[in-house]
Amino acid sequence: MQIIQSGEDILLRDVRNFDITQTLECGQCFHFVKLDTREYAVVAYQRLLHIKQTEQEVIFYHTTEQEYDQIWKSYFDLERDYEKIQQILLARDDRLQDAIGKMAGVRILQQDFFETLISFIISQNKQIPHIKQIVAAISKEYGTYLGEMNGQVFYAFPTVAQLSAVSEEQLRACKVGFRAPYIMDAVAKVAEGAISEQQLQTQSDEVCMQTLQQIKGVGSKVANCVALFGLAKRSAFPVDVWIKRIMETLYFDGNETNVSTIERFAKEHFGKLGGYAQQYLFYYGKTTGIGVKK
DNA sequence: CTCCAGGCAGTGT
DNA sequence: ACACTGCATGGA
Repeated sequence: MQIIQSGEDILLRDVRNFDITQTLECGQCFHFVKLDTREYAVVAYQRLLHIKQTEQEVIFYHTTEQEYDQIWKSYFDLERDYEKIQQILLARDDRLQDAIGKMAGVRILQQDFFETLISFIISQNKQIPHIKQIVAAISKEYGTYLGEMNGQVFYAFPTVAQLSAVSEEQLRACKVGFRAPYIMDAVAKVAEGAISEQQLQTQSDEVCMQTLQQIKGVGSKVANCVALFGLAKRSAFPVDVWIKRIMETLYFDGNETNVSTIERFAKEHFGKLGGYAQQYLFYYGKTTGIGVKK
């Protein structure tokens, strides 16, 4: 991969296994707006990014090399060898052939821990467009103004300090519904240090899951999403309704299988690469509607 | 109109 | 251990 400074922009050439549309639209993040084909406004780490992918290159508009190095390189996980990850997974399991073949451009984002925690608490029992609306509303009300792009105004997701000052009623005004007390509990635990990213990073996968689930509104699925997307624990394997259907179809002969059984199977079968397998399967299954009853 | 969504907590066996 | 239910809100 080549990194080129071109005027005020950063250009990447010869980037393999990266597709901006697949990476953003696969359901792992909620804070972005599509501007055009393969062109997006992305909000992360208190910054607003204008990014576009063409045949030959990825363009980070108005971005310094320092900002690329410090923020976006790791956010988009561009340093990692996904060729190798895909090869290992395929050698282990040819049932992943279609999913990896079609979704080879998905990269697992390294998102901010706190934003990921709150976002996936919101995600329960909601569709992705709704989650995006709520994240945008909370950011607009309580986050820092970042600027405008194509006539749209963008705000950062609020920091722990900013959300700490928000009441349950104010959250409800952002349409979070019954999740309001869950968010209050999560913010309180992070603010007072009962839950900290550092602590979670040092814990084993099992203990990390248990710690996260001390938060009201955080169960196995949300904890796995936070671990995978917000703590870079790539062994995490979130099992939601989609993955449940897909796994039952591909690995359990179409039989009804409970979530904990699927979790155990994934841990044993995919090991450290569970998170990658999960994303390929999730996005592929959702796109093709695999196992969905009509 | 009814049904359901990247689930979870609470309650009942 | 497991099954069942209510939950805010908005879109199909």
